[in-house]
Amino acid sequence: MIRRTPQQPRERGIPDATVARLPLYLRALNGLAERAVATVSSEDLAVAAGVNSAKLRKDLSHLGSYGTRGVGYDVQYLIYQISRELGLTQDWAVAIVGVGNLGRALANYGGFVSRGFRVAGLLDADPEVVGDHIAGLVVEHSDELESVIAKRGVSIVVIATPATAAQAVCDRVIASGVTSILNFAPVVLTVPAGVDVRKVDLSIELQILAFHEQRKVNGGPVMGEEWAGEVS
Amino acid sequence: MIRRTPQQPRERGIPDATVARLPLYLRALNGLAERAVATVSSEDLAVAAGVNSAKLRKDLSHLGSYGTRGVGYDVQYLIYQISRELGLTQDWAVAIVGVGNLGRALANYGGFVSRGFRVAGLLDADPEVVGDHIAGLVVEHSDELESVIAKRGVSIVVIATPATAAQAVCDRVIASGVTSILNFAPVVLTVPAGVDVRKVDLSIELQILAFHEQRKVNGGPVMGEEWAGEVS
DNA sequence: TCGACTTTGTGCATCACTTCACAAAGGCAC
DNA sequence: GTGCCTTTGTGAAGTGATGCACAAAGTCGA
Ligand SMILES: NC(=O)c1ccc[n+]([C@@H]2O[C@H](COP(=O)([O-])OP(=O)(O)OC[C@H]3O[C@@H](n4cnc5c(N)ncnc54)[C@H](O)[C@@H]3O)[C@@H](O)[C@H]2O)c1
Ligand SMILES: NC(=O)c1ccc[n+]([C@@H]2O[C@H](COP(=O)([O-])OP(=O)(O)OC[C@H]3O[C@@H](n4cnc5c(N)ncnc54)[C@H](O)[C@@H]3O)[C@@H](O)[C@H]2O)c1
Repeated sequence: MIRRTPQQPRERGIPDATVARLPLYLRALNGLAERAVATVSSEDLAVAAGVNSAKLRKDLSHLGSYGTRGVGYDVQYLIYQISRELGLTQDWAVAIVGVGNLGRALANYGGFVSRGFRVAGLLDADPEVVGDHIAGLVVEHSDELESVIAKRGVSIVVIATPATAAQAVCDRVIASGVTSILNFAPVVLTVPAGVDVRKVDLSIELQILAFHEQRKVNGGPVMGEEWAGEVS
Repeated sequence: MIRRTPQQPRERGIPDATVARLPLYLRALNGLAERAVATVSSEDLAVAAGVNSAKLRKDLSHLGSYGTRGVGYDVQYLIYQISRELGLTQDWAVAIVGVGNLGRALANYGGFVSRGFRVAGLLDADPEVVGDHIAGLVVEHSDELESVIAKRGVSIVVIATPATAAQAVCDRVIASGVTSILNFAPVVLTVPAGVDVRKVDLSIELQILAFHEQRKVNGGPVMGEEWAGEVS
């Protein structure tokens, strides 16, 4: 995406791999804070987050020098620094498009609100669903998509529609100025540069598990007849 | 996990990054097959799957030499080969533990069954929930976990319980011989070697989006007062 | 005040994955 | 057949992430 000149060594740039782990550290730190732990070593925090301690230290070093040698990291302070880096000190208005099985589960989920994400809109195309009250919100018709995004200052959209509708919804959302999308529909969304799409595909996760499971059982795919069939 | 001697160049081993993309190719191929496309070039398939064509070719080369130079890949044949490699030619019994908002959405989701994954058990600890009929199944009490796994030949377990219950469920599941787990609870599960855990954490995905979103708006986290506070 | 001890932050070697670029393979037209 | 044209499969170079290992920094007890 964002290309930078090889000159400046990535001004305040944090590697993607690191960014993806920061929320993990944050979760572990919150766990420690609840147990009233004041400081933590990279070793202990690494164990709690399920990573290597050298990796943890290198990740944190990208944010700045927030540790104290001989002691470790101040839990509260580190929570604050990571939250700030991730942009969790402000809160983000999220809209969910597609209020079916999955959309409802997401809307009812408390884990988002607790992290500065506020569900500010629920939209669906089905007149049966429009008007339903879910998690204190009323489902609106997806015709209102643009106005809901504008009026409520939505900056992140979650797409939980069927795959066939996802690209169209995506296009409209981007036209409304949104540049951050979380997609649950099993399709590759085409978006212009500058728009971030992250996808969650449960089916893919299961398929990866199946791959490894098969290896454990067989030592490989369908043994015996492998390579047998020419393509005719 | 599985360490191999540097001698043998990874006997039939497929890089993890490749395995993670195979389901993507499979989905793209199924789309082509529905539109009755007989053959496809690496270039076209790469576009459909949203990847670089060189990467696609290298990925497929790990499975074998299934293309025809000057022509491309036979769609049906490639679908078969990838399915076989992923272990989707057999079907897998899946149990879902924790039938709350998310567990229900998963149970009702048709996208699993279509890929050789059969939901063979729904388990919950709440007596209110036990006995409910969902997607043609009756929710059973989680006390029955071990016997359900054994009787129905469950090889993949989905954990959709609250975070606090996840590790305990995980331990019991592993004790029953399951070695493939898909975890939705926001905790790091501790498992013995040989057990595969994949996790899906929606909250993490949103946090990563927020990070990038913040960069777009500000060019960085909370400008102005940054680095201001010493840790006291 | 000092010295022993702990733990960070990072240079460096290594590993894994990506991308380029092209020779070899094969189809197809004539 | 023969030769052109397309597309694969893959060496090799490039990029980024990982993990080791250790010097530097800081704490704390005596
Ligand atoms: N439920 C799951 O566990 C699960 C798992 C993996 C992937 N998914 C994917 O998530 C998506 C949603 O799944 P689901 O089970 O909730 O499906 P669902 O059919 O229950 O819900 C989809 C909802 O989207 C609405 N919709 C359709 N077109 C729309 C449009 N243009 N604008 C706004 N809303 C629209 C429908 O009215 C419906 O309410 C699907 O793409 C599915 O493949 C779901
Ligand atoms: N709903 C979402 O969109 C969402 C999003 C991200 C993460 N999650 C995570 O997924 C998990 C489930 O979320 P949810 O919204 O469905 O929660 P939920 O509270 O609606 O459902 C949890 C279910 O698990 C059952 N349960 C509790 N302890 C159990 C045990 N020991 N054995 C079996 N069942 C048990 C409860 O009875 C309940 O039915 C949570 O860990 C949550 O953090 C959910």
